[in-house]
Amino acid sequence: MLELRFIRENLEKVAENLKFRGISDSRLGEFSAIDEQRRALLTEVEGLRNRRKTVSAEIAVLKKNKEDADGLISEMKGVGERIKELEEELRGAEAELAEIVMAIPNIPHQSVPFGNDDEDNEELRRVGQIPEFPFEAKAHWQLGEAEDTIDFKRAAKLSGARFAILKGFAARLERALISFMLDLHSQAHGYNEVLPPFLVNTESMTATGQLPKFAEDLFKTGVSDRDLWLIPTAEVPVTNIHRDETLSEDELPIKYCAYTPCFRSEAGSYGRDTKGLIRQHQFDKVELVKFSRPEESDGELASLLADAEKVLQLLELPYRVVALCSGDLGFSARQTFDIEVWMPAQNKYREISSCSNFGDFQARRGGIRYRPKGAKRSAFVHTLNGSGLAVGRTLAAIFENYQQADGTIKLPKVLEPYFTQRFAG
RNA sequence: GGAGAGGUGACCGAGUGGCUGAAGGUGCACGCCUGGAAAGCGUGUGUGCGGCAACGUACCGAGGGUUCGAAUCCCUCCUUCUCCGCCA
Repeated sequence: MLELRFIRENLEKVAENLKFRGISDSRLGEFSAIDEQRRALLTEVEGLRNRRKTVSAEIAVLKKNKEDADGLISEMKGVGERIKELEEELRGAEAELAEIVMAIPNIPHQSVPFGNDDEDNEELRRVGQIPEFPFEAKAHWQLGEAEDTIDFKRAAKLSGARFAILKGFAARLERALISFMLDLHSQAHGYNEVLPPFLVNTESMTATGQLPKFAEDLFKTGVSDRDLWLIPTAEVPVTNIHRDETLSEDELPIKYCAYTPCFRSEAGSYGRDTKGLIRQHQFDKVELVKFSRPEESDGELASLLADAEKVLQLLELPYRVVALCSGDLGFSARQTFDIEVWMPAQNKYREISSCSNFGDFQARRGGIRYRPKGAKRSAFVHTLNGSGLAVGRTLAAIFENYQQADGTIKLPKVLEPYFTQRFAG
């Protein structure tokens, strides 16, 4: 959410921002009129409230002195009713304004390149050697189905399309990857490991920006009288840990890593990535979340990106890093770098991590503040997060990049400790 | 699920209809004191909205209601704790 005053004073800039992002359906044009109406109502209500307060004090004095106050009381009765009417109007104007403002995306960082969609993203670097196979590389779903380690057919029986059952080696690999990523980030990169709830309320979803605009991407829990949503990413519960809190400057930056399953409806992606693990309704992800001082958030984004890249470097998977262009940038983000891993069967790079700086956009929505040393008022922190990494896609990448001629999968060296035999059998 | 007790500022805690944006304490900031520190003393210390400002106004878990006037009374919901039951 942008600050009301900022929008009021920078209407042109906000409009340019919408254009820059390729958004055409905004109601920004209505902002000024409603904002003015709201302020006029507010002035009137506050004037009346002031009068009521003053007169009420007078009534108190009269009553104390056992003097007659009936005239004032009946006058104030009318004032009270008028206040109630105006408050109703005010609430209406505020709700309408909130609807407009909540639908305005964040202002991108100056360095974000202009573009329409992911075609226009800017490649920053390629890391690692693309493997060459003396045989035709198979897709991970072919490899999984051949060895019966990934079962899409039975998963469809249980839950429908876009679900998978991992079995044997694949299930174990998924679990190993989760442990490996959490160990790396918590032990080597200084993140505090947390395990949050997988269901959150509307307020939490609103703070991080999924609601009110993107409800169709989420799963609402079946029990309709409960205000709970399945999390689409650990970003939501973990960022909300500090919602409505004033943090002390000393504890910044705060760094959390978390494993959670993620649930996405994938509405509007019919026909895309229908095969394999790339686009599932439920997938595992290890997420990195930071709360930082505003002046340090650019640097924190760079180090967060490096922390995520480290996972691929250790797994020896080839990848590239791209800077998202204006048209591809997420609603709440002011800057995003995607990491894309090489998928041999598709002969292209596929997104495996998205690392973003949200500036104070989420912090303002969620009331996440800190008290700068020597400053009079508290200020909003900057929030950041990134996948470190999407586990299902990592597993798919390992399947494809580490496949052998016989259809089996070689284990990345760094994961060997996680496959140590502990029990006979 | 049943019975009871609570939710007040960064934190603890007083406050049961008006003089309470809120006593007192802790913490924090600044100043005095000190060779330096601690202790002590003094001053200050919430957020949002409107306003150039002075200032005004709202907020005592959330939302409604009663009243000239609500942190204080009533209703609904959320939540925490204790006991019982149930469960992993």
